[in-house]
Formats: sequence, structure tokens, C-alpha cells
Amino acid sequence: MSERLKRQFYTRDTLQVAKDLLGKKLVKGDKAGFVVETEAYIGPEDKAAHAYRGKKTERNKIVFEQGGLVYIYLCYGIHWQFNITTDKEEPECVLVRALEPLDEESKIEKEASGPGKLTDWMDLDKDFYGEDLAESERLWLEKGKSIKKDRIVSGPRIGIDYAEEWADKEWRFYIKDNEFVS
DNA sequence: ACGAAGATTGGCT
DNA sequence: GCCAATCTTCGTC
Repeated sequence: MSERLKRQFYTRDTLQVAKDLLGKKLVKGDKAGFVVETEAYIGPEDKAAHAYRGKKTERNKIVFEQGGLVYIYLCYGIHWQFNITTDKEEPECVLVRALEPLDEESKIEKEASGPGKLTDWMDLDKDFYGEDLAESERLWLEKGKSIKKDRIVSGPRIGIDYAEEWADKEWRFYIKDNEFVS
């Protein structure tokens, strides 16, 4: 019996998926962690999104596909950013910024508290580009913990000052008082 | 074909 | 708190 999240979880409104992802369990091999922080990127209208104005490139083409796929890319030449595509048709996605590791040792080191640290810890790189989280044998999401609505808080996204009015949108979601949020 | 900038992090002026 | 590291991707020459 599997608790894996199905396609239908991802092919919904992106802001809703971003909120619902909190508390879910990301599993890869023998490593796993609970999602504690996400950010939503809303396709063509969002200046902070790579798909702003419907711009489709070699890098971001996967977000134009259906929801539930991995959009991963290298930033600053050093860090990988792990995103999950959402919606059916719209080029939208959710950036997973931080995890609460399951194992004690990783918890103490806060090894997944930040988008770059998270991918380092899980060994995620371009090899996972386009991976289907609803079908993959090596990476997927499970039901995880249930987070009460009043434990979910929102705020402006991080590192996108160039996006002008879109930089103020409160599309970053995280679990209140969780120590693993970046 | 070339150059600028980036959804970050960690170390030190 | 500020700045360098590091390299792929994209826009432009």
C-alpha cells in the first residue's frame, strides 16, 4: 500500500499545491525529509518566474509540461534548485526550499535548510531533470504529516528583488516556528 | 561566439 | 553584513 502522491495532486492550482506540499515526505533511496518551505512561481504573468511572458527555453521547457515533474537547474554555478512542476497546461512550478530530515544526524546539521543545501544533501542534480514524481522508482513524494492551516504562514519570496511588484507577492510558504526553514 | 547575470551559500573585511 | 565562488544559460553582437 502506497502513500505516494498521485498525478492529481500536482495538476492543481499552483498556490494550493505549494501550501499542500508542506509536511509532505520527499523520498529518495534511503534518504527522506518533510517539506517545510516552498515558493510558487506562476508562469507567464510572474516576472520572477523563468517562464515569464511565456518564454520557453532549453532550460525551463519542462515546466510547460504537465504537473508532477522535476524541474532542476544550476544557479550561481554552484547550487542546484529543486522545483516541481504544477498545473496541467500552464508553465508553473513550486520551488522546494527546505526539508526537515528524517534521520537525527542530518537534523542536527540542518543539512536540508535551504534550496542549495537540500539538493546537496539529497544528491539531486540534472540527472533528475524531468523525473516524474508520480511514476519514478528513485524519487517521489508521500503523504507525510498533516499540517494545520494555522501553522502555515506566507511571506515574500527570497532572492528575486529584480522582479519589481512581483517581489512583494507572498508566495513563499513555510511551517510556523519550524527550525528547519531557511 | 562572447559576455553578463543568476529562485545561494559560507567565509571573512 | 558584505562579497567572492563558479558555470550554465540566455540575449546579443
